[in-house]
Amino acid sequence: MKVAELARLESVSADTIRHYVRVGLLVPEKDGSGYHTFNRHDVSRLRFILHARDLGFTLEDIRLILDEAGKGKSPCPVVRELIEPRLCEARKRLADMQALVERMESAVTLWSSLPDCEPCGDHICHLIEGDSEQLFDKGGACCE
Amino acid sequence: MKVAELARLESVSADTIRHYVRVGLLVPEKDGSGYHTFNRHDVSRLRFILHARDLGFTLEDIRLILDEAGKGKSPCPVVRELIEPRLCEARKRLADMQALVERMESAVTLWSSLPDCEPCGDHICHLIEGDSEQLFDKGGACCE
DNA sequence: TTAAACCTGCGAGCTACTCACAGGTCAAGC
DNA sequence: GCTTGACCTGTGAGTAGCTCGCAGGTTTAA
Ligand SMILES: [Zn+2]
Ligand SMILES: [Zn+2]
Ligand SMILES: [Zn+2]
Ligand SMILES: [Zn+2]
Repeated sequence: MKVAELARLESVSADTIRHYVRVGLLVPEKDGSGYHTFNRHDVSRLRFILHARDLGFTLEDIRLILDEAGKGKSPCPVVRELIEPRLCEARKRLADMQALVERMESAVTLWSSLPDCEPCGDHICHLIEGDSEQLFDKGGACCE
Repeated sequence: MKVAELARLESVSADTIRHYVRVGLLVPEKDGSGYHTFNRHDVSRLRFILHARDLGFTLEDIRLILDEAGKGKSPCPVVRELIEPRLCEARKRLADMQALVERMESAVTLWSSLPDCEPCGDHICHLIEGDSEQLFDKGGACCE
């Protein structure tokens, strides 16, 4: 099986597979003309990688897990250890994204009631710089 | 004012400022010994960049906004245009993060009631590969 | 005056791909 | 046998937004 066929089979891009080969997560054989050929072990290895990726593990995490399993050991302890920090990071990023979306939404709401600002020497854009103070502070343009 | 002082003043890393200089968002002068020196226009420009960044604009967006303002035009129309796709992307990423955190949390919950798996030839880690089917499907290890 | 502390710009590296590209492979048609 | 064209290949470079390492310059206290 060559790259494109495997990509279709697992619904990922051929580039993604080539990337995994390049970083050593997949180690397919090479045929006579230098192309990578994947056997069924490579297929299940890829399936594992994708599954782990969808659980939030980094490719480096996945490499560690695969290494552990490759040594004949149970990778479960490593898996349980690794997911903790990933979960913390994911929660943090989620909170950050939530705050960002809220900031953006209230900006858009606020801006809809504000006119375009005229260029002045001191400011670049009152929408962005003024944020909310402009609406409640003086009720008008800041520098006129 | 040199990089480190400006960084302290605006509570960002010196590397961040150097990055903005490198990509041309900040254009400070150079003093005799080749160091960048920032005047008060550079300070307010940086303040603007940070504010826009915190509203979800990309550095490329910010460049466009600054260019527009630099031509003496009102950047507001560009700002209003640019925030729309950024808000969509942010909402999408928020939803993705939410789904990811939920997947991770239910995995951790599920795993807490599962034993470590013993290595077998067909699987790498039952925790990751089994996901939930393992718990409800057969109630035991899949390949024994 | 010299030693240490601090600061500088610049190159490279980070994640997880994605894209561009020159060239290889292969079946159909003449 | 030969050519055309579609399809596929690996490799190098590029993406965002920093962050780190480093060799060396500047400043200050002893
Ligand atoms: Zn404006
Ligand atoms: Zn103004
Ligand atoms: Zn396991
Ligand atoms: Zn098994």
